[in-house]
Amino acid sequence: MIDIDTLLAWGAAYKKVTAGEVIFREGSNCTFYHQLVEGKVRWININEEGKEFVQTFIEPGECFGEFPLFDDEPYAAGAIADSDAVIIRLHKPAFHQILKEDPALHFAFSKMLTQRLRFKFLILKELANHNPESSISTLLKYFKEHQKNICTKCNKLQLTRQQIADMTGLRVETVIRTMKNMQHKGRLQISRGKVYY
Amino acid sequence: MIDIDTLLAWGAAYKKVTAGEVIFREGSNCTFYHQLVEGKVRWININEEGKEFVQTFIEPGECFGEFPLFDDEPYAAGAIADSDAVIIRLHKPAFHQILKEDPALHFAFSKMLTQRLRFKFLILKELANHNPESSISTLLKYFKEHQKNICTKCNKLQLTRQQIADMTGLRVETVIRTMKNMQHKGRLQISRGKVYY
DNA sequence: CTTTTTTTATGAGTTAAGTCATAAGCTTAT
DNA sequence: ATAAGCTTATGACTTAACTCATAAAAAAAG
Repeated sequence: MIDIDTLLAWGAAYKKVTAGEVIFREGSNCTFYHQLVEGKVRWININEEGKEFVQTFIEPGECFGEFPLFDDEPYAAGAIADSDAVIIRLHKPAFHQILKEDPALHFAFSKMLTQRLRFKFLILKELANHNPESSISTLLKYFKEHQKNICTKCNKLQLTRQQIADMTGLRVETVIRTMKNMQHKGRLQISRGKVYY
Repeated sequence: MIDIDTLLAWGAAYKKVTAGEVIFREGSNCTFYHQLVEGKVRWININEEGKEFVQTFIEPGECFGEFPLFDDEPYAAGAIADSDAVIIRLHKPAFHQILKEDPALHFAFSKMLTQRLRFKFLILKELANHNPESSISTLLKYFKEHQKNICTKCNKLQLTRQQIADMTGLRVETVIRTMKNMQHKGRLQISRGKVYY
């Protein structure tokens, strides 16, 4: 999101995390702007039974945990390293200063926020609709678009059935069965378990 | 959200709409910043079977349909006057200019966006959890907080069971039954159909 | 103060997703 | 190359929300 050189110039520091490591917890307070440099992060809520709901998978270049930077409330979801990863962190006041001094960057930031809201609107509408097929295909469509920004040569989906389940509140079995069914109807091209597009 | 005098100074105009009137449609393009002055607006998606999913009810002072102002994509949801209402509209370029000239206002706008995202995170987590009681109580809790900003003397919930159903993707009957059950467990105070808090 | 409309209420039956158990197919590591 | 672990696959059973139907209660309109 923000240029790494700019972040470094403002005193940001790199931090290495290993797969499974908690970066911050839901409900805790925030002092940093976080941006992913390398690896993968999942931004999650955990329910009473310990089941994870994945709000988003974060890819390199994206920021995460940004709500408290604006409204001073605790984190709405926790962040966990989904793989070994490198993040870059900047202190909150410096982040505010950057936005203040660069209106174009602030606008880009607002644009990113609205795009995240857009995705939430989309997925929420689908979940409320209680139709696994349409939830899954909306998610796949989004990831197809999203993946283009990260890996231009990717032609197959980088999500497992379990990850799809974790982002839609469905069970793995339901996702597997629904996707099988979509394949039979010719709505998905699956080869050796992987979705191609 | 934005001061009405400021909006008028920048050439905004009032528009009256009657209950049920479409203000803008999901998927259409956007040329205005919209802010509600009086009445109530619902921001909705309609599924294949014609069932409405209410993303949010908009109260006076709030803006709506703001995503396309930043990313130039079509509206993610449509807006319908839930009652007779007065809205104020400002042309897109003027809106951009206001933000550019007033960094503090832009910051307040970003804060509003993150708060909306926060609510989406919250409700999405609940919907994915498939637990009507917790979906409903999360929604009620949110509205309790939210209502304080609009009507300080309100002591009862301004939402019908149908409206709760429309925001959670549940059926009216399920909402009624679940709320009855919550009352029996002493988790809700209901008197003559209305929820008090 | 009626009449009409909306909202809340409740029962009975259906259905689709969840649950649990088990196994086969791919990857990755030693 | 073999074992271990993750991912996909499939069947049988259960359950909780949906559906439909009907009615009482409350609010709004005339």
